[in-house]
Amino acid sequence: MRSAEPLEAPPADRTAKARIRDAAIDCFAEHGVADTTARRVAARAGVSPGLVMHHFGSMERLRAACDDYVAAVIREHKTTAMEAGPDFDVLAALRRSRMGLLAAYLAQVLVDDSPAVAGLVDELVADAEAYLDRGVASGMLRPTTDRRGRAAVLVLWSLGALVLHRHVARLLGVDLTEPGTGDHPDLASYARPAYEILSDGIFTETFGARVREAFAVTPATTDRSGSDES
Amino acid sequence: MRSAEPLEAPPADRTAKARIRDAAIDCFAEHGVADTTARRVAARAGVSPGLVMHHFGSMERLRAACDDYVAAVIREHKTTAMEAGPDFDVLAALRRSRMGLLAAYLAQVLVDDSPAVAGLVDELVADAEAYLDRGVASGMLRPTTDRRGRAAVLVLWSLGALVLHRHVARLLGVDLTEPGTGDHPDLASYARPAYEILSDGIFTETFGARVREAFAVTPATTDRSGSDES
DNA sequence: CCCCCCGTTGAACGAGCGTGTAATATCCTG
DNA sequence: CAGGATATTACACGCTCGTTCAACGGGGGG
Repeated sequence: MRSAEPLEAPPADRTAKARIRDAAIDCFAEHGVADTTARRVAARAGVSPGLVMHHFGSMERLRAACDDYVAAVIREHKTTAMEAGPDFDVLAALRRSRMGLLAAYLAQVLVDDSPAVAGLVDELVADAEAYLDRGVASGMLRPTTDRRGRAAVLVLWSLGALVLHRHVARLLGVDLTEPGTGDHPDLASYARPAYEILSDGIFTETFGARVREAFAVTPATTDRSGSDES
Repeated sequence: MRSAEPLEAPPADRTAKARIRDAAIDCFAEHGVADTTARRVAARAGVSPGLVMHHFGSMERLRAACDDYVAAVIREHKTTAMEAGPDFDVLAALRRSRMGLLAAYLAQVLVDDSPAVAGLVDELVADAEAYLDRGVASGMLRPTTDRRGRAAVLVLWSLGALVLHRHVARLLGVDLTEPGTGDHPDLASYARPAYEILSDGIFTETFGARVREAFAVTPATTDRSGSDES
């Protein structure tokens, strides 16, 4: 509502408020929310520490302003990408557009509950559900009884991998927060197993039927799903 | 190496060092690592703030001691569970045993890189790879060309859902960090879509073949995998 | 010309933090 | 009971943090 400023401005000379906001996003993405001080934000923005409080009142409101701004930018990219073609892979969509900085910011703020981030995740799930419906209609994706649940799980798995990007980098050698690696060959070390699971699953026909049966018969008692007393 | 103390002790009277460690784990799990102060740990343990530093030297070493302890407990539970039967689902294994507190602790410390946690995740991936191999040998799971990659992705997705437990709770109504809900019916709202994906995948036969082909032909250029210019 | 306004500065304050250090309580051993 | 080691406390130091506030400077209207 209050973000009447243009979302994409030249990086050179802008209003000090925008420079402070961008510097705060940088600091949040790099050092985390807790280890970002007002003085560090001011130093990176090239202003005095007092100006940060003059424009945003408090660090909490600065954090909220950054959340709102990042959510707005991602929403804008989502809507433009939505016209290009459907997509349910949040990670791929985030990395295809070169906004790795926002990915790093998301990886930091997804863990603590902010209203703006929660709303953004809800929208990502809703969008994914629409994408999945389109995929089902066009015959690319299998139908499911729990459309929203499937969309939520897929989005949460993607965002979870983004949050755990340090472990992904150590285990698979690909940094999901780096922007320019959209065509990097190492991305396949994560994407190939992921898409293989999304394509074929991991269960064989017979065992998959057993699992499906266990969930279908008694959805209330799920403790016998993994291994039955063996 | 230095944890010669028994891992499971009566909760009533124990050495103050163990009480401080447990209180620190509680605080880390509840308020996060950054917002946990030595004075708060001391207050919860019922001791003076100075005793915390006397036993652990610094907050950083207290954090490391908690990491080592939690990793040791999880390792012990893993080994005992390994004899019972194979399992590749980290979340299910964590919740089946009633150590939801450790799950909440993990959800907080998985985001920042600690050596102990990194080693634990590596072991979880290695264990999952062994479990998956057993499942393939027994005909329950499909074989794959990238055994380690599949294990890593499955573990990372599970742990990612654990880290994002607040979003999971808001979207699906199940708190993955609560201990006693192993047989709670709401767990199915996460587990059923997840196991459906792991069972059937989400792609149809024809589209899954196209995706598989895209990864098999040119593993170096992956930008054409999701949507080819459409 | 003066004056006021707005963006901006830098110093200062109070609180809370981690961390040392000296003093005190507690307990086991002879 | 004595005595020393150990467990535990109380307290102070220095630091950094968020936040406040008085002052400054330059540009546009009276």
